[in-house]
Amino acid sequence: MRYKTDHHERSHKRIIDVASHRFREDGIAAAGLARVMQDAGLTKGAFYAHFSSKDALVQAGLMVALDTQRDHAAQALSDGAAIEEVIRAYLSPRHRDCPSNGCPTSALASEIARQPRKLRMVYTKRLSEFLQLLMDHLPSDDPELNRKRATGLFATMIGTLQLSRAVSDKALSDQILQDGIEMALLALDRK
Amino acid sequence: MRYKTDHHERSHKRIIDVASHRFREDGIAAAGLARVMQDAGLTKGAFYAHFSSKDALVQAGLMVALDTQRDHAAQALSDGAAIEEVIRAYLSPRHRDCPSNGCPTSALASEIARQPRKLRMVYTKRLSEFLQLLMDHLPSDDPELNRKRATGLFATMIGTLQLSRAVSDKALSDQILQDGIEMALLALDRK
DNA sequence: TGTACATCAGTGAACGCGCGTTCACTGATGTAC
DNA sequence: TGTACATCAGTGAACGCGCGTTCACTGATGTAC
Repeated sequence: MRYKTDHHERSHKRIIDVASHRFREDGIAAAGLARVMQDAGLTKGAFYAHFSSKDALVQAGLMVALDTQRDHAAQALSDGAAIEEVIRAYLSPRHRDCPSNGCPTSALASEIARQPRKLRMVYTKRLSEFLQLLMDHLPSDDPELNRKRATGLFATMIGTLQLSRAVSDKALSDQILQDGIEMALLALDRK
Repeated sequence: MRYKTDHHERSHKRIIDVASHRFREDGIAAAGLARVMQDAGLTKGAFYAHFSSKDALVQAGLMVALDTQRDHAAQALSDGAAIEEVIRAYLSPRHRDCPSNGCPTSALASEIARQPRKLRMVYTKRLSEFLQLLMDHLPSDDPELNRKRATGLFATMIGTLQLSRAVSDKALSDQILQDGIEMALLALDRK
């Protein structure tokens, strides 16, 4: 059946959107194309009319997730939120409990390290831009210090979120988030 | 063929050892039993004479890896090494470049979060013990502060190592490790 | 001491399944006359 | 305006493959007599 002119493009975006959530939910290796296509309202046979391989979808899905996360943070910060608020939202039970809508680095960092070089290059670019965004909102007057602190801060944030997701004890998980917030706030010290 | 009395036990341990490295190298989902058994010098048919399922091997392999890592850190600290040395060794290019011999939390954190509850309970216990070890070597006189700092410190360490492994640019990766060390050292401030 | 047997760790073929991928086909719509 | 045709997004069956898992069998060794 021939559809409206933008039908292909809309399907394409829907597949990427579904995939970006599925990868964060199940992990890249454990996520199957059949499930992604089904959730996008299509059959798996249609996949290769949209992407040349699973790797291509992984790259597209990860990019969208990264851009969404960056836009979200940028929006909050440009709305006048202090970076402390961004940290607290990142290290919240809400974010911990919904990886599929959350930060792709937290959900997939160790798997990204095992992906093909091309994807890691794309990831590296996005990460650098995000760290730039973070450092522009750190309080020190020393740009070099802010750069270091932004990197350390983000590392603390993803490490904390992952630990809080890995443990089975809810009280400990909540405690980890709290401790991570305090650790993260150390990066905001003017020196 | 009937072997020496401890042959079964030795094979068992060899399978676990191989698996603990393979999981860290490839990820849990992506690691296959056939490869593990082959690396252990056996055929895949022998697997179920040793374990009831892949899940059981995952648990055994992860436990061994966690214990090894803890023993390694404990040994260094009891040999009089400052915790700063442990941090620097953890956030070294050497550790970054060899995940299969390194910290299982760094290699597998996001995947552990997706494992069955039983495994996560085992993991939680080991993690708590490791954090206890860390906090006992922090410099503050306030135990509660040390507990918080130990958690934040470890989160920073695993987050930093994962970021350094994910990026494709070596210079950036080295920089991330350096920045992570500085961030981690903030946790050693007496207050 | 020598022989027959019991043991059991390990073998290797086979199971069903879901994976990523391919491809001949369908059929609703836009276009040409 | 009505009809024939071209387009092409999507369908669904099929491919080979490796997965986790099962099981009848092998054969070297320890034990019993």
